[in-house]
Amino acid sequence: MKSESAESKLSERPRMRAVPPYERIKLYLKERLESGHWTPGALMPSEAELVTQFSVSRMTVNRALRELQLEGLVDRAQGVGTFAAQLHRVSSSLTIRDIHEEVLERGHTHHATVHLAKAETATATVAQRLGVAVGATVFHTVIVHHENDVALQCEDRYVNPECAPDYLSVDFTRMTPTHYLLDVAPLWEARFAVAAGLPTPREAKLLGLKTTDPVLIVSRRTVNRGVPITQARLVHPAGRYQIDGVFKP
Amino acid sequence: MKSESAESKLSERPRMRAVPPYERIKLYLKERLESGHWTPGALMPSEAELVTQFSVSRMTVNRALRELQLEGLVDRAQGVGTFAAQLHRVSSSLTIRDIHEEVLERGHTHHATVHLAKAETATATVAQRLGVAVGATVFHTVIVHHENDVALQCEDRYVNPECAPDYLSVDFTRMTPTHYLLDVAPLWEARFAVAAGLPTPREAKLLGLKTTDPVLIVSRRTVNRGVPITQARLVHPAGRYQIDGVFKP
DNA sequence: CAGTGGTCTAGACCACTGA
DNA sequence: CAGTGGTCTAGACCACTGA
Repeated sequence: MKSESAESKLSERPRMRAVPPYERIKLYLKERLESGHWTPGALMPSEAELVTQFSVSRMTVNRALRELQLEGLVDRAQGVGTFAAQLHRVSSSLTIRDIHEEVLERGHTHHATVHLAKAETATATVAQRLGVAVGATVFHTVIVHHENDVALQCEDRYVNPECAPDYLSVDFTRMTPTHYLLDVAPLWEARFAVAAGLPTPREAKLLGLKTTDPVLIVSRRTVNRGVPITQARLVHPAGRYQIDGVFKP
Repeated sequence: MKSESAESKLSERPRMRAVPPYERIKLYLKERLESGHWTPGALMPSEAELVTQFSVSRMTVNRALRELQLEGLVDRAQGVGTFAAQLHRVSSSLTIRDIHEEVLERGHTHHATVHLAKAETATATVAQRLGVAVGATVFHTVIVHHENDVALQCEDRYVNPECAPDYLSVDFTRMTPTHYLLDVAPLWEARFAVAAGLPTPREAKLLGLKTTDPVLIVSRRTVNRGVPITQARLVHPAGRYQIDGVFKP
């Protein structure tokens, strides 16, 4: 171990911090997991064994194993041991971005047209989704987002006025509802569903589609501290939009 | 701290482990972030300050802050401090599951019909996706998955024979390709795209649809240690399937 | 009972940033 | 320079599981 670190200091460029021990232990275990040395469910070395093997303190080994557990690579059980994780459920990471930022990042121009922005009385469906009384006032906006002047998304959104009383005074040609609501309610929780379907006649017209053209629909409901903030239906022409994701173990 | 823990032991039910200090510090910081006490970019207390405030050692505070950093709630910079994170990119967690497990979990029955399972020579497109030579042998399966005898997914899949030489000998009415491939190649990385579209005539026939019925299409490409394993096109009737996800800060 | 992981302590040395 | 976070040590006490 000591000769190794002396050697690596010579071969590394200055200012390049050496890989810390907990990271090296993680890499070692990841490699052996990847090579199939421990098949799913197999018992892996205990903390004590790794302490001896790497000549480090238990806290360092514990950090390595705890992080592998957070990454879903190992399962740990007090009093039992550490096991190679079953990887039969594949949970992927998917990014749903503010459409303005997304379009700009592709080097394209974004602009939005506002087709509706007003206060309405809540129907039963909307009231239930936003957790308000039927007939209560809610804000309703319909905005079409364009990428390089091509309609990319029709955003039909209801907002709980209690969470964003000034919502209707925002200039949505300059700031997207998503961006504004993130400013108003900094931390929140969202549930969403992605589905295929057909546009409503109005959506078809706004997006320049026929009502028989397939669309990708993202429905999103956002909650802050248990209080529903907003419900959105985001409709995208099938050929012009897809959601990309990566899964890494 | 000592009187607090004695008190909590009395009020808690036996076997209920007390919330450990690092968790209590995380909860405290999360609450204040949620309440807007620190707006995005704001300087948060240093480790030393939290050590004093909570009467714990620095390692405990460090763990709390490190985990908040991993969760994306704070940004930390050596020599500078800890800051409330900018939450303007919303990355959601989305689970793509083995369809067999997914259907069973809903309490329904799953069965698969195999419509094609053979070795083929790779076309240019397939060769490029699987990283093999044009004309090399690849495995090709077309399987329809049913939930309670209703067609739910048409799975059109190419497999690199080097990664799964016995692929064609698997009984896919008993084990899904996804499940088998996870056994063969325990750790892997996947990229996927979710889009809406129309089925091919063959897919329409297999799923009992018209070619004008919209479908939800998941394309997935899986790589193990840099070697492409498999490429799949998963086609779902629009009304029968959606992908759900949650975003939690 | 011996072995496991969960957590904490009270120190330490270091690299880094900004005044 | 004082203050920050990044990391490690060598111990400790505990709850838990299975023989």
